[in-house]
Amino acid sequence: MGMKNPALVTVLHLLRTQSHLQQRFAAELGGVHGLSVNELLLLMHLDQAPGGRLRRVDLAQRLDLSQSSVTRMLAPMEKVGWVERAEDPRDARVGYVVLRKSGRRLAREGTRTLTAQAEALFAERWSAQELATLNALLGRLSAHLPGQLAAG
Amino acid sequence: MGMKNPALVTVLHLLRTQSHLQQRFAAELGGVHGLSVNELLLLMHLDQAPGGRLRRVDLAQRLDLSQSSVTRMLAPMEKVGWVERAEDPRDARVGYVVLRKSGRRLAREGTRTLTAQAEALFAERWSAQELATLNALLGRLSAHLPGQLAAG
DNA sequence: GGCCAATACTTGCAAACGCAAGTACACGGC
DNA sequence: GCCGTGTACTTGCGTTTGCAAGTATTGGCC
Repeated sequence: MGMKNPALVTVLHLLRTQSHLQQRFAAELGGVHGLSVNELLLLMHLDQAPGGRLRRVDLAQRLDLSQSSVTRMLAPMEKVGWVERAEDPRDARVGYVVLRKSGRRLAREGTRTLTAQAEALFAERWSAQELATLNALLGRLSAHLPGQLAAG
Repeated sequence: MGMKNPALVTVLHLLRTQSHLQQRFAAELGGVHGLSVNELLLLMHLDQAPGGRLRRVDLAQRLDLSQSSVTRMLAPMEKVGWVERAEDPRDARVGYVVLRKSGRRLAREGTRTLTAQAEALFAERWSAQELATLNALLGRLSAHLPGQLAAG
């Protein structure tokens, strides 16, 4: 077992942790609300946006997805009425996505179950202090990245 | 802007950070070696395994992938000779994956470029102390998960 | 020794995604 | 006021992935 670079090891931990968490959260969210993780994140971003509305490009950037993925994710969500389209009177290119009542409700409920999952993750063997430290360091790591969810 | 749960915020940072890093590393590794991140991780696991050999199930567990994904990832890698199959004399069900010389070389080279990327990530505004702390906390978070790469 | 549950792997199928090309529109320079 | 460049979005196509079903094999139990 060779000595490994600390930066490398950290990155490996990050990659592993994420793929595991992604699976756990997806299973729970799917089971309870029929939502994928990305769908919930999309709703959460809309919920936080002023007027519950956002352009598709901005959603893509915040979700770290391509524009085409956003387009395709939205189609079924419009169909079931979580979300609706709106035009921009000044620029006919843009299509706003606006959150409807049922979508807003889903966003809140989904956030609650995601929060519960997150808390369960840290419930054992983690002090509030340690969690805060991890939070701060991760926040720093992603600080210069575009489109994060408001933190407070 | 409601007060947000610290555990939730931490998890959101984790998800975002990962999806961003995944893309960066994928671009670099693909460009330099023609490897995907998962392919490199697979080679790295083999490189660390005694005899450079591992069962497919164990690879799947370590990579946090399904068995079918591992099966399909390996096909082209066998074709180009990074890896070869071996049978277990005691159990005809298992198919070992064994690393060949070119695969071992690729694993080492890929690890070097991934290490460089990882170091670049932390090069600015990160002290060795902070990196060590982040590393320890992430390590704890994934500690009870199966199949991590040996830490050195 | 025959049967049944569990294990290792493969394959068919569908979902989620990115890239590149296509369409529609905006905006600035001339 | 037209034209070229850039932006917002959509669509076609290929890749990666998981799930579920299928095959082969092992091992325990009677």
